[in-house]
Amino acid sequence: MEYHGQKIEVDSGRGREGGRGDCNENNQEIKEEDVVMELRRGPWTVEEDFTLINFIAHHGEGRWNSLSRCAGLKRTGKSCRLRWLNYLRPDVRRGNITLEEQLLILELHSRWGNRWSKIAQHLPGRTDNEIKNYWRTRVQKHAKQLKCDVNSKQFKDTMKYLWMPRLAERIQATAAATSNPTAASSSGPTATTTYIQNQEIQHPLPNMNHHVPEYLPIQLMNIEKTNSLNYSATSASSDNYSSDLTDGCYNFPINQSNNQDHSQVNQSTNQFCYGESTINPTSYNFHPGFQGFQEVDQQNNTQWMENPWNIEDVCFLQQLNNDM
DNA sequence: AACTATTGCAACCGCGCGTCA
DNA sequence: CTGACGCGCGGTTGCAATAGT
Repeated sequence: MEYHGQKIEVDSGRGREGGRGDCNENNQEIKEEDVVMELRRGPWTVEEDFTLINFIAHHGEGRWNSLSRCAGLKRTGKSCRLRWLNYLRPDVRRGNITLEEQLLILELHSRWGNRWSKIAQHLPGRTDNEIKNYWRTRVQKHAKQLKCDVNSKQFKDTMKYLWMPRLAERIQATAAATSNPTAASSSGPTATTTYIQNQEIQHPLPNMNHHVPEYLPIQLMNIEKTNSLNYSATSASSDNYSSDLTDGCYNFPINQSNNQDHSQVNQSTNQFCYGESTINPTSYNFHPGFQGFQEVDQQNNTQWMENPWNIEDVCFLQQLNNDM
């Protein structure tokens, strides 16, 4: 039997060939055999995993149906492909979605919607399935909690103007705390208490010195100006958010109507890339003097990751609803 | 401790597209 | 050109683990 032009041995002795590619038997026989073969379904066993890994290690990926048969796996090609791509592939990343990844997922989803595989291309080691699950279990859950349609403008605005800046802030703060641990305890009052444990109710208004929708109340915006935390505003008009992805600085937020695909996967560096720039929290253009959130400890950090929504979100949504 | 509800994720399903004979 | 096949994608389901009562 041949696979990818290589002679291989199939210990099952049932390696089938036919149809396209490496198979030689006629299609009718394949269908009959599929019925007789009793294809396995459900969870994969360790033996099956080992067989698949071993086979791909020796022969590489290829036509999955052929691969499945040649490897002696009683699985559909689809099942093998899914198992390999989502679980067995050596570069698959396990574990929690990081803050950076969360931010990237939100950003890319706001741009592309449920194009999970496309989004996954920008998160090295993450699979479309994992991202999809993250979105459905975390983001949609919170939308449901807020009694808000995940596709509604209110929810999207909340993500863009509240959650994503928060994530960027958290990433910045974490980076700052890592590079200068003593600063966290010595700094004065923070610009906002958004992420300081148990302080949300005292400061229920979101930070929005960055782009703000025109329909937000003036009162809210005036209060916002008292905050020292700044995001770069690239335009006075909230209708024309620029999306210049080629200047090395990703301006936030992206105009929803801009559906052009500026993304690229930097295969050589394996970095998150967007246009010609690598996405990182600093591309949200924080004010250099930003000192907020330095009081956040690791414990609170974790809590926020688990439940990024708080009373602010409700206030924010209500504000949007009232104004629309 | 026992039961129920909820959550998270692996796996499956169906559809659409590309390729090939 | 056309039909069969393989593949990839997004949506959905099933179930084990965990939380809540």
